[in-house]
Amino acid sequence: MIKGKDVTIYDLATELNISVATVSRALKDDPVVSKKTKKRIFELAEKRGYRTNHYARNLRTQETNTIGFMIHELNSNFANSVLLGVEKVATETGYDLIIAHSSESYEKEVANAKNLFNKRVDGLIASLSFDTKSYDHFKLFADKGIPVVFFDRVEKGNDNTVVIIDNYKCGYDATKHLIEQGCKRIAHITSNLGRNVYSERYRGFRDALYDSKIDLDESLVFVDNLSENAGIQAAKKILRLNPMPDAAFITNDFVAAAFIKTLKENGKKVPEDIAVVGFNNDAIAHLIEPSLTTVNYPGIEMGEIAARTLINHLKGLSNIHQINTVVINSELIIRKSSLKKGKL
Amino acid sequence: MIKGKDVTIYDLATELNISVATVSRALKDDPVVSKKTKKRIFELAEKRGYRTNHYARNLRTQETNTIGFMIHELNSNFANSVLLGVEKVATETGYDLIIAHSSESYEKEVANAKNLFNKRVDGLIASLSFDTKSYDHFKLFADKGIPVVFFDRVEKGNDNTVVIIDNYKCGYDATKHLIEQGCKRIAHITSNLGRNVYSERYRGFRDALYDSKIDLDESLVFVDNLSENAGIQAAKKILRLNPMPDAAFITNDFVAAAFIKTLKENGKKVPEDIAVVGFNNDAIAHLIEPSLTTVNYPGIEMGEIAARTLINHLKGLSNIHQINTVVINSELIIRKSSLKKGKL
DNA sequence: TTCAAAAATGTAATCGATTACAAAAATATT
DNA sequence: AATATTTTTGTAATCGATTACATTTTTGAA
Repeated sequence: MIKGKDVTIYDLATELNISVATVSRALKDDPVVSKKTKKRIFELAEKRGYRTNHYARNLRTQETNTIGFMIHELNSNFANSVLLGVEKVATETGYDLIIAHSSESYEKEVANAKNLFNKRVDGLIASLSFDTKSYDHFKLFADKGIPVVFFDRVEKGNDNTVVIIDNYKCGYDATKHLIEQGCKRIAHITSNLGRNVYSERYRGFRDALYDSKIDLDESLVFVDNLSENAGIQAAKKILRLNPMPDAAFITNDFVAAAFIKTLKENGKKVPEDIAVVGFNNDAIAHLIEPSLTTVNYPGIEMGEIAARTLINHLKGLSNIHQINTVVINSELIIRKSSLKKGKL
Repeated sequence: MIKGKDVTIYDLATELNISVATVSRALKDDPVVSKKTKKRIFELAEKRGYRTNHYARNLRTQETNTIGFMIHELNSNFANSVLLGVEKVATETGYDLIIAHSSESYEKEVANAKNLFNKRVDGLIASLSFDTKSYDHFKLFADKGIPVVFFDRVEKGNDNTVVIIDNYKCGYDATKHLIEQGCKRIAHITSNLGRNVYSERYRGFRDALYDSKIDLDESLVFVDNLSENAGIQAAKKILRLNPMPDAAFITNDFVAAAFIKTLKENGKKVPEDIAVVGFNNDAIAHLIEPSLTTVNYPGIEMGEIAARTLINHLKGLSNIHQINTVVINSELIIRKSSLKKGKL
């Protein structure tokens, strides 16, 4: 093959002395075209290195075969896992993916939504940014009938399709586990309680305490931004408390790792002095010392399911408007950081 | 706005009673259109919610404004950093990104190349898979004059543009550092020596030993797949050696973390019994105990530079064929895992 | 005022595939 | 053999933007 013009269906039609309509149909494997003609066309297409011009096709059909993926950030294990899952399904089903991340900024999220809208994605998979307050930027899609699936960080209380884990249950189970280990003063290090994921985990935390007749001490709830530094700062604050909490439920493994590291540097022992449960089951969880009890958060599955739900809708195999919520399984993985009683 | 047909330049032209040519030119901010007319057009476009149909434009201009990103995997910190950098530049310059990862499989890499070629990317950014042996799949691009920039894992010895770090120097410096700490029997845990990144680091390792008049013991070079399990297995093998090596230079932080963990579980002390240097400066490096000496590997910059080089070429601002190699700064970050002499 | 040059706008072909509708060819029915 | 059906193929409009070339309008110099 040499630099130069691409082969089009016109070239094929001319060479075979048939019409472009027949070529077009054959290439789509339309049953209306006779086997014999199809064979000739496929062979020549192969021989000439024909490739579909998606731009011409999409212009004509008004479908882009592209889905947008909006995520709050791209540098965590979780975010990547979801992307991996979405990418897998998109590839399998022949969809392209346009990825946009907002770095947790509401303004960027709005800009990304506009951009994806202008790029005419057929559908959207989205997780909200840290401080997203308004959802007007998704109205564009709704108005044009472009389906949107939210995952993880979702907009509550309307009829969007959402793919989530049971954050309430995770929070409840994690806290209950700590209580069962004999902990009574449990700190909670988390993030923006306006976001469903954190508010639900907090509710679970609170209810688990309540059910065990432990009073909730609001001063042990730390709301920050889930950076490593947040873990260090929280540890420093806790070190100053007297008595110190005997456990911490932290909604992020990296924060938990930094938290534990800081405590250890200050002579505290985990889990003896303070038991810790993280969240996400990042790879780091089983590599630090002590290994970290955490909640397994199946990003890949979440991505796969979100993508499959969206694409099935696009292909007319199911209707997204009939699906409100998909809850993915998640589980507490118990490791050393929380085992005061030394089991395991 | 209501569901329904999109606004086109024809609609705008009709409503303003001017020609589509003028509308088209105005929207591109062509200086040939008078200010007055432009203003009217922009205002109406805004009012009617006009959005460019990229498919029509690309069909006509034969440019897709899309670049392909081929990477060997997507679940490491490094891969993500590069993606982040590429994404940043692509977004800034108005390019779309199609991402394809091969899971380290040569076959998938070939399929991905074909797919991106068929999607008619304007250019390509690529890192090779683990076992890629042939480069024929990149010929497609060369033949059509589609520019390709390789990064990190690159094809050696031809005239492609590559963006890399100085792997030789990194290997040399890491090893020299261990020697300076008094180590004499240094193990090297790495991967496929057919890949430039590993062969170069190995060369640096070897030369550093040579320059310090230490004989290279080939039995201390472990080639595996850089999985966590590889780290565990290497540790087990090393534990059986007598005498044990007094240091290990490992070309991946996760492997190093698993390696250290296994050693500690078997009663060995790091760095006292064995000093360890990793590679990549993944977040895990400073969170494990002891914190890990490693080579900082600036993924984001690598991505940014690769993207900028490619896009500048596409925009005619520079010529990729004049650039052969871009070497990014990298550096050894010394932490506790290698400090036998207890400095720092 | 007249005319040349410059500025602004318009006409119409083009990119490559899809598809409604029309027409021809192949096959079946009487 | 004549006609009806079914199968296969063809014609031509269409999607929405770009742009070479043509035309009109404006500006300014003589």
